Amino acid sequence: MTDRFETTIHDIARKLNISASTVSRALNNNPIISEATRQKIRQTAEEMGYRPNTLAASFRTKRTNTIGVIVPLINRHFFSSVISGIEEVAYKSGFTVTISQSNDQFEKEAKIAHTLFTNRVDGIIISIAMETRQFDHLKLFSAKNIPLVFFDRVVDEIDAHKIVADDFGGAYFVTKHLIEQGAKQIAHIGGPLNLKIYENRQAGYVKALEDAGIKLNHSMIINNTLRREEGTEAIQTLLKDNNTIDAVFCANDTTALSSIIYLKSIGKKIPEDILVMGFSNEPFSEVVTPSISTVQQPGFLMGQKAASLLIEQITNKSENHEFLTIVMPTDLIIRESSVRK
Amino acid sequence: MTDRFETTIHDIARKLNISASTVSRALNNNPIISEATRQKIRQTAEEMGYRPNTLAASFRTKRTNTIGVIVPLINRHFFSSVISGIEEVAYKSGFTVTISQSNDQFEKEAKIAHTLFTNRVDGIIISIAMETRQFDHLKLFSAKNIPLVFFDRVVDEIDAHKIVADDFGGAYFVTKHLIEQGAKQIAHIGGPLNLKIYENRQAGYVKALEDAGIKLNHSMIINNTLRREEGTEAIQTLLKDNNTIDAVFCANDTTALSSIIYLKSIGKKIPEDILVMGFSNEPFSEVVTPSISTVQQPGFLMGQKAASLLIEQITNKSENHEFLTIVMPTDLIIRESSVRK
DNA sequence: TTGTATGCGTTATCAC
DNA sequence: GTGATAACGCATACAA
Repeated sequence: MTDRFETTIHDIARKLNISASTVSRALNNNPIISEATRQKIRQTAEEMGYRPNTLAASFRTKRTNTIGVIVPLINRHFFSSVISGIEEVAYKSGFTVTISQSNDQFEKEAKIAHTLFTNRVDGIIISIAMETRQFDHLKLFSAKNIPLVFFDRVVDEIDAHKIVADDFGGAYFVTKHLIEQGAKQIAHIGGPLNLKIYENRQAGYVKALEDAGIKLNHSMIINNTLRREEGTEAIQTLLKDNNTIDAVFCANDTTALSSIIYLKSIGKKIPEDILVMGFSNEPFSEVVTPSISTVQQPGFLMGQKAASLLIEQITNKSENHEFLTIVMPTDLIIRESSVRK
Repeated sequence: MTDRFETTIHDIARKLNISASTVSRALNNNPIISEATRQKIRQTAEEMGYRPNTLAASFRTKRTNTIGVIVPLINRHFFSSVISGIEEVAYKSGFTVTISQSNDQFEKEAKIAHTLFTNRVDGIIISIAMETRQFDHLKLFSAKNIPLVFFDRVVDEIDAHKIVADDFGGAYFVTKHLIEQGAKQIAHIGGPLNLKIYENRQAGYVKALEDAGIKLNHSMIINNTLRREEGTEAIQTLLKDNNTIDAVFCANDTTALSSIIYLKSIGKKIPEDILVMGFSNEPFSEVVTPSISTVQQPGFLMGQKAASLLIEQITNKSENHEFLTIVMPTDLIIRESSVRK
């Protein structure tokens, strides 16, 4: 009910018999204003219950102090870690963060991008949807010089800062570990190869086999979108085609889990009969039986880095066109599912 | 580089030799404009690459078409389900959703609330932090007639629509189920009682015992903030004080899990020696061994309901001051951890 | 150090 | 059905 009456800088100015611009400057800590008047202004602003109209300010300055974040799913531990990292940095710099999820759908992603664009976010941070193979909705931003930072699932053909985990290295060491455990027939359940991260994970797997002198068998690789049921189907197919498989490297923990569940259901023992490893270290991986060996990505750090690079771009509209691709190290997490007893 | 030049309704008007107001009306589908001119305007707007300046519009109309959502953690399955429900409804109604997480900290929650307030969101949907016991930061919104909807962790002393799951009923049936499985000494690891949901879960437990003629033993109830380590500590204490316990009802799945892990570590078998049940149906509960019996809350539906109630309030600034508290039904999910073999 | 004047792009209120 | 005009609250270029 105490509605309708918002005090403005003009109200404050009138009350103090000074000009609105002085009030504006004081409230924005413009050093040109004397300490005395600044104090006075801040105090009466407080007394009058003044709250700045960010809408008016944004409209005037063309800056919203808002960062848009688009992720496939906020529900995944990795993505929510990244978001937390982004939030931390953004808050400290006075930016608001708008989070949206594409549900891995191209349509939704494109719609979100347009909305953020129309809402004039100052910049966006994105990990693209599995379905996304076409990037006009993102080129919008480059076209208007709105900074864009990719993380995790990056797009080659757009110039921008990119933060990725060392997918290649992680996958390489996973495979190497499996080989060291005595595995000879290592299968791979991989993601869609239009996404660089899955391409890299697969490449790491291939390279490790190569380095160990193990011949690559293409029938031991299956690519899908790594959902739970797809993991079950994939492991079934793999076993049918190659019943000598003694290890499986899955490109995420979800398919590692469904593989384990299926393998257990047909009487295979893990790790005794087949070693299994995943990727991403989802929370469940630690607590299932057997616990799942996996690769930890530094999500929080990646988020922090992405946000600070973005904010730097927003703040210094520097014509510094050197775009970085930062590869963050991953950690191998060895648990029960990959250690031969 | 194609920066700086944004076409405005004035540019369109000039090109068409009509007035800006006509353009504005046409673009907003004001029915008063003739179909012919509307067509013409829309087309040239398209051709000129016009994008509406929502900032200016929001500034003018004092409506941002933005809904703020504050949750403790986006990382929890329940909360991300609610968020998805909110998003779905909001998008359909043309609202943008800004999501923030309080990390269950009062300070962070208050800061977020102020930011949303200053950013003039049209309404907010919130589930409060565990630490929150004081509500000035939320009363701000009521004071300015900004609609507010609570879900899950609601606040009694603020009048608003509230969407909750049937915590009492869920807990009642959990306890009843444990009793039916033959349990006589049922312990409870509960949440902080300043939160209504945990009070209700505890009340459901108490009522079920009472209805079954089992005397309540206060030393079999421990309240904490339900983090993993706290679950471990709680079950330890419970066993020390009452070594005849044959079942534990935990107010969330996290503590159910840590209880199970601890119990297994000291050689207790579940469900043979002790039955365990949780609450919320986290994804891991289905896949751990033993799988955890729990209560499913309709998160997505709760989100949809919360959003539609909020949007209704925003749209009809109706002076209809009947605030609803909607209790959504929960489902008992029986798995291995609670079924005596 | 402070004040004056102006305009950001849109919508709302009149008038025609 | 359309047009002219004012106003939203703020930040800034310029003047003093």
